[in-house]
Amino acid sequence: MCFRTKNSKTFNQLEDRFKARFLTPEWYTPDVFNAFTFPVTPVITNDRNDVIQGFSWGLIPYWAKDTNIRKSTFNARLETLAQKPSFKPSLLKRCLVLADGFYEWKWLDPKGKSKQKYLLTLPEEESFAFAGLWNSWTDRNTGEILNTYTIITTAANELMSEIHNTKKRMPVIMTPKAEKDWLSGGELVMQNDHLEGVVCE
DNA sequence: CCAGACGTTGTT
DNA sequence: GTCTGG
DNA sequence: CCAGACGTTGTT
DNA sequence: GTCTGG
Repeated sequence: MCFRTKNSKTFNQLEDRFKARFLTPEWYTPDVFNAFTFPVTPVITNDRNDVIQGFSWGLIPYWAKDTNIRKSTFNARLETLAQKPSFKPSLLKRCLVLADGFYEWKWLDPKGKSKQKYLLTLPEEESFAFAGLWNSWTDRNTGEILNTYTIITTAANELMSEIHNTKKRMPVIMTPKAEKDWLSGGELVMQNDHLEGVVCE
């Protein structure tokens, strides 16, 4: 599903758009992030919404004994969030995952032998936020603290059903008003209707 | 009741 | 820590 | 939660 | 039908 995101904005552009500051901007450079490498990417959390922090993709619940669970917590299904032991402790630990694009692969045949890569963006590659949840995990051996997040997914809309045609899922996209509501503990309002899909090379 | 899971959907 | 499959 | 048990205690 | 072991 949503395993690869794109951040093309500079840290100054992110600060202006999201009305928040990097404490230390040097860790961030615009890039494409692959979930399977657990990249540190820019997020804004509910408890410090004036700051852009670097959290690692792949949520680890605080109770985990090790980090193995991460490989399956890149995404969290919106429909079942409240029932899952891994996400329940994070229901009010909300975050914005800052981005301006993500990638999906359309299967061109029933077996997926041939695939077409698509980049999904808003018009003009405007910045947006994925709806996310976060948690802090302490390594019992080293005492190291790891801040991690997951991206919430929902049923694919019409466009995404065409592109992500095997799983019919898509990440929850938010624009400014919904971002505030989400961070402050309110309802999740998604703005998934303005996405555009562009075929990649 | 307890042991074992706890999660989602690709290998770009 | 809490849920669930057996 | 469900499958499987669900009972007692000699010898002539 | 209800209890209980797994």
